[in-house]
Amino acid sequence: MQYAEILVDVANRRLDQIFHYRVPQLLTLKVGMRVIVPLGHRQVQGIVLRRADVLPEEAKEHVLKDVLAVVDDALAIPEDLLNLALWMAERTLCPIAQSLHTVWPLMKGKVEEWVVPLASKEDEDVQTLKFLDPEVYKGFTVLFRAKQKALPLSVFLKRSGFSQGKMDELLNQGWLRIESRFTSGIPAGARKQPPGETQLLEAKLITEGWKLTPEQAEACQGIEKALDGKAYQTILLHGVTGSGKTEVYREVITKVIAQGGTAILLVPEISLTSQVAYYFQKQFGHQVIVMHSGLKSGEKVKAWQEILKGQVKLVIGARSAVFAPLTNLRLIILDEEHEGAYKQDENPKYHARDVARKRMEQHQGVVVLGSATPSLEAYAAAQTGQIGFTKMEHRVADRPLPPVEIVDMREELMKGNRSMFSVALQSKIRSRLETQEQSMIFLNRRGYSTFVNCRECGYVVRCPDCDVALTYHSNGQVMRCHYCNHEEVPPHVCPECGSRYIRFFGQGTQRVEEELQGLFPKSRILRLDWDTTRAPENYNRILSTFRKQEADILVGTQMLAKGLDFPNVTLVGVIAADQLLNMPDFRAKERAFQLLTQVAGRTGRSNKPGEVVFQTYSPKDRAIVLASQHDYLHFFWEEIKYRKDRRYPPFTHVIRVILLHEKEDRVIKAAHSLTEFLRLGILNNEGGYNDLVILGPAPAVLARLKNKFRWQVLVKGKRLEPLRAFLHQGVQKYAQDSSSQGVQLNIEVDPLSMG
DNA sequence: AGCACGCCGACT
DNA sequence: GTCGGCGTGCTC
Repeated sequence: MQYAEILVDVANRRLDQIFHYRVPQLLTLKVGMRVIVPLGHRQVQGIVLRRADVLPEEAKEHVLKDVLAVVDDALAIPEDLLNLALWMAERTLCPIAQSLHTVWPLMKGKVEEWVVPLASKEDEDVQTLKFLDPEVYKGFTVLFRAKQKALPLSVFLKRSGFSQGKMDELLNQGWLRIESRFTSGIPAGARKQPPGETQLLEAKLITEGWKLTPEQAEACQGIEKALDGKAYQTILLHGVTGSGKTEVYREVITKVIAQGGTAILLVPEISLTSQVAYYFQKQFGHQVIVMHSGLKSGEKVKAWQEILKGQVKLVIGARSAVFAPLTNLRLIILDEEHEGAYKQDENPKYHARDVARKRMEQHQGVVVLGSATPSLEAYAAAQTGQIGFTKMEHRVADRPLPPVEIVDMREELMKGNRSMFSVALQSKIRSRLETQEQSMIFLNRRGYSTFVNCRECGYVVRCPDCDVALTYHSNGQVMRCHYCNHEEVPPHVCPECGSRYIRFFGQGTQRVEEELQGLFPKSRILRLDWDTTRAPENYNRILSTFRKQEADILVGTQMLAKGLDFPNVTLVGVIAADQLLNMPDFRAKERAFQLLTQVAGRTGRSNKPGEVVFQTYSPKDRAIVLASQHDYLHFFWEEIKYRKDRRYPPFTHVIRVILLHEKEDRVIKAAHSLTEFLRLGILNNEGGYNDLVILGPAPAVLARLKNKFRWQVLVKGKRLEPLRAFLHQGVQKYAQDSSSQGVQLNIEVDPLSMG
């Protein structure tokens, strides 16, 4: 008898284990194949992990069932990607099923009970039912109306209104039959559609740079040497804004492809893929494919199939493209490596950097991390020699980095200027309008005002489902929750004390736009933020309008900071540089420095020199001062010392578990139970986890979100692997306990922010 | 996760 | 009396 080890496709921690099944003679199973297996009282998808001739001891106590079928026409997961999925589940502490779906999106599908009629519409018996039992006849009509002349049981019950009793009656009388059917989640004919035309519009025009600068040439040599080494390596490419990192990428990718290899180029945002793709398609044509989560499922499947056919040599995309099933993969590049978007904020909460490293370890290839402002983790790793390092300190054509003026807004206030714009910034904008050059104004907060508040009693309007203040939006004149999108009309009188002194406080991009328009009535202003780019085509439309110089000023949130290149922009203004610093988070300074440096880097990118203004209430702050001097090195050493003194990452690792439920008592009980299991783990001390600290349980920073209460438990430790293994054990035990029933678990390894 | 079983209130 | 609400337990 043949046996198979199966991973079942059910996203639940209790089922995160190997299940054993017997393999009937008729079926030939291979590792990575999709199969249908019985599980409890239903049938589910599964993946063949291994075949075995002998059953392990622990499996013998079960009565084994048979594998029912192989999912036909489905491709088996390549073994390297199967291993990658297992590794990722372990690494991010998420259920294996979720990890599998992320690595192998072709796995969509489920087994369902379907109701099938046992007579046709024209049957006399059915026709007589019309009079004898109109209710049953109605059931038939519901089925006959359906496209496939049959319906999933749950849908049928809803549409017909039949109860379980009525259902049994019909089944017994032989009118209907129930059968299990497998529905593939992949649309039958994956639609044929080349990458959208709009994607090509917003392309960067390349007029220069075909000859490498000496720094670029040196960076290329370093990477190429690593590629020739045929062993895994990561290299950090630290190049100031405008130093031409893309050129380096192009050069090394060309080399990889020439040698018969393939590569992946990751960019932080979907919106940036089209710019970059255009640049590379000019050289590599159809060997390039764009991939990201914004593709419709049909397009995604098509892209996947194209890659599997072996025609594709280069995949360009956002985070999820790191899983592209290329063969002969030699190189993965992460552009703007420091960007938070590389970490997925739903399960599996992976960081593309880690996945890239794992894949290149599997294939003895090279990872390149490119940035002007590397993450502290990456730069520290380069300093200690764990990863390679190469740098580019000069912009192309020896253009200078733009001078930055720091304006103290307290002084502005003392001088009687109560507007959002300092005198200096106003006059610089005015002169740009006169010379027909362009400006970018940055404020990292969308909406009009950040909270609505009663001056009499201090009441602040909050979201009913989340623990946050609502933001007022001037378009539509509503208050909106930035976490769950709940909307409300602002009150005229205070709901608490009845006072009419309701005022709007704090500033967002809508307010910036409005006030600018007031100051410069003739100027043409565009806004780039989450609200104006809700429809995906708007992003490119706004940018191409700005590029064609049909607008003078572009106001926006951090979307402005990412990789944009407009030759005519000679002024960048940051409205409130401090606001970035005041986040309750040890990474706030790092993020502020990165964002300020990146925004400043958007100007002076052509032969016209650029200028930058940082407005702030804390002009002495080190992140602000050092960003104004474009001094990454000093910032790194100051910040790394602070992290070391306070024992923050990268010197320690943190795993955060958030527990969620609608009922507060259930969460509290579960959180305590989990903490108990973890403390027991330390007491038993089998893995030698003596440097671990458990903090909590305590209400999470956002104690309520989307109508769910949130409690958290933090575990800190010096080394990541033992910490992860410790949590895995603890969570596994907790998941078997009844207190965990129904309470959602949200686990994050090394979270980027504590909010 | 889903599905069954078992125990309670409230209705044709 | 039965229908259906949800706590509890189980899945090779």
